[in-house]
Amino acid sequence: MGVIETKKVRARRAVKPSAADVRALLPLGRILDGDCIEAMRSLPDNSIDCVFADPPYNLQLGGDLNRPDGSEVDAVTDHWDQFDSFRAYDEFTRAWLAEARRVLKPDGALWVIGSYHNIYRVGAILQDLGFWILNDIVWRKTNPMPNFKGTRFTNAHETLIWASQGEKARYHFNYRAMKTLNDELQMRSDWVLPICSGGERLKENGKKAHPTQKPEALLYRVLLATTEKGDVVLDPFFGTGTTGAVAKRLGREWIGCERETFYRGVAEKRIAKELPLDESALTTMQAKKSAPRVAFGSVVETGLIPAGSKVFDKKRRWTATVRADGSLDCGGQVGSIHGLGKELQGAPSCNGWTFWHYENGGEVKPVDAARDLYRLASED
Amino acid sequence: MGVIETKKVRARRAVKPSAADVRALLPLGRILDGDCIEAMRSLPDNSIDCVFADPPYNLQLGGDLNRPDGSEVDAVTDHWDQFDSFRAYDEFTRAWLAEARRVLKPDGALWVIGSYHNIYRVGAILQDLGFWILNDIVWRKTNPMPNFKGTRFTNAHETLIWASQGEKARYHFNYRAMKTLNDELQMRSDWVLPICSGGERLKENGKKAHPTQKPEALLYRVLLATTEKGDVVLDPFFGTGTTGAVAKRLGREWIGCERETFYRGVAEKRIAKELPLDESALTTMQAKKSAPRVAFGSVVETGLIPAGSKVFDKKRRWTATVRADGSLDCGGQVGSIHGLGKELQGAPSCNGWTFWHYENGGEVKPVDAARDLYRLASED
DNA sequence: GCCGTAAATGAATCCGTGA
DNA sequence: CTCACGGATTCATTTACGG
Repeated sequence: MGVIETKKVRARRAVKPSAADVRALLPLGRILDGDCIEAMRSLPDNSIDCVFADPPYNLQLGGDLNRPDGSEVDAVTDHWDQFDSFRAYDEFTRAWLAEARRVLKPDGALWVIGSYHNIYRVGAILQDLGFWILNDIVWRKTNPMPNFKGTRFTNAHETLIWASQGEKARYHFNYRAMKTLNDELQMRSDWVLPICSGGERLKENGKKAHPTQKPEALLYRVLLATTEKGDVVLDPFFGTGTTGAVAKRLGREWIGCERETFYRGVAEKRIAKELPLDESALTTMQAKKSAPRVAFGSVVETGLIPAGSKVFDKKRRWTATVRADGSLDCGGQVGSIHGLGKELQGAPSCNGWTFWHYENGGEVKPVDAARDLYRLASED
Repeated sequence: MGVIETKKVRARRAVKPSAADVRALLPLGRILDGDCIEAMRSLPDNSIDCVFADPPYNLQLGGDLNRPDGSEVDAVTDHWDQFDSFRAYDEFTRAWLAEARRVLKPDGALWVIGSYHNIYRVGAILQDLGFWILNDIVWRKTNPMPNFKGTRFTNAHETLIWASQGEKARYHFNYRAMKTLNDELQMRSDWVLPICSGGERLKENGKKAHPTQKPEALLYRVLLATTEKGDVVLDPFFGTGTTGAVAKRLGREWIGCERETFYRGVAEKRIAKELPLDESALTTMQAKKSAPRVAFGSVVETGLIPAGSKVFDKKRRWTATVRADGSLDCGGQVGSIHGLGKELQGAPSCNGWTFWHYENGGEVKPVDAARDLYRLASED
């Protein structure tokens, strides 16, 4: 930054409050009344970590369709025109997605769930707005409703789109937690989960409280995968509050928008009963990269792999001498554990921690094992 | 229809040739050279029963990608997949979909396959053009490429859209054949199939002939579900001709468009080798049967025991022909592997999996062995 | 030829941080 | 903004090869 402050720079500084200031303005743990586009307008820019949205699917639910200017769309008649209806739905979609984009932090994430009736429109529009699709996820229902007439395939899935603010955005993904959740295999883009039923299904006077209540397992996976403890999750179509309930359980903050008084009441009661998981239950498997960084030099320094000892690759094609500063020497070729491994193999890159091995008590181990020991020893 | 003929009515009649006349104009069993939009322009209106399209996905790849072992991923960087912008891709999509709509019969069907990179744009545009989505189908890959950097979910599926010409169109769906193929359960919108590899994958000079060859089992299910014997199937992005090969095998007529001379050559060679299944194998279940559940259809579909092959009991008292939907035909007597075995023996029940045998490399095995192979191949 | 191990490969929008 | 560099990261399946 230069010494001279232009008006522009001052202005930018003036309107950009700190993250803590912005957070203090947020109505955490509250369900905002009214149309979600209006409600989101009351939230500050760049303040939300994750938006999860379950917008209306059905083009014939005209009551859900409002133009950005607030006027109602008259789409539902027996001879409603399909193209007018799509246009109205697109306008509505563009409006709420634009607001979601504004309130999302630059590294925040958007999730939308839909079916073939609406998801292609939603997906195209969010791409047009600049969102960058990271994955689409298929929720494969174990117990879908059959196609009673036998005229089509059983519609046994719904689609979720996961998107960042843009191609370069540094979105959040708890890779390790997902892999652990999936029995030590990478979590795939198809999720097999039952529909919401039984005790989980909210009822009022014996009737289901909401026609499209989502299973908590679905939100659980979404929030565990792409948010951190303490993150703020916004659900513009809150309904009976599945997003809020799971967010609270997982130690995330939440904000909802819902214009139906009945649903707000059901959701508030529901979330009040929810208890957050305790700290230890919330702890997930951490990626190595988020563990404290350890230089190979430290491992040498502490004598776990002393200077002067030999390291070698698994097949013993190369052997190198450890030098006092943590660099390696292989017949005159010198470099870091990573750089030298890369050079010797002629590879595009090399993780020296797993490439090089050392002998300890007659046992051959990757030098990564020594790093683990170092981390254990320096943990307080 | 009124009695008075307006000019308009006469004109319409004059340019509307009979179905047989139109069909006579079609280049059946030929691959049209050049751009698919141009090529489709040479086809008459309302002449095609089914369009299957595997358009470019418009992948927007960054630099090189290396596996953890250092090897390089062979990416799809072909010129035909490059577009300058979403706008350019949309224009292209609108153009070919409009031509497809024109050549399709009023009750014809459209299938398009894609990934999250392009499918939302394709889906929205085809809705804008008036197509009516009947289902979206998820092809869940048993063996997708992993996400090597651990940055996202493993992209383990692709999406197919099945659409009719409009809401009121009387499209074709072989419900019973699908149900038979799926263990006497309604066929769902998620299909579990392996990617195309091994002997099915076409190679030239030891290298894969086409970067995105689709598995035949996928086309098999598409064509069996939504076309009849003798129907005309058009594939505007013919590539190495999977659609043509499966169409020929299933007794459907086909037309392809392909602008790459190399792909056309590979496809022609491939389809020439293909043999149509015989009449009995092609006859699918028409009548509802009260047979026990059978998963035999999957074994047939994947080619472990291909339609048209013979199965027999251990003592070779009876021999039956396997039909496309997984039912058996023994001299006109037809049924599931269990039901027919029971009938022939006059037994109170029969486990078809152990009763029927097939020959594989000179070895006789119970068909249960093929089911084991299928399970291995499809995980679950 | 058979068996066990190693190498190859598939529509992929595939790193993060600090200077 | 770029550049440098530390270092994190893979599943199912087929084919090739060595003994």
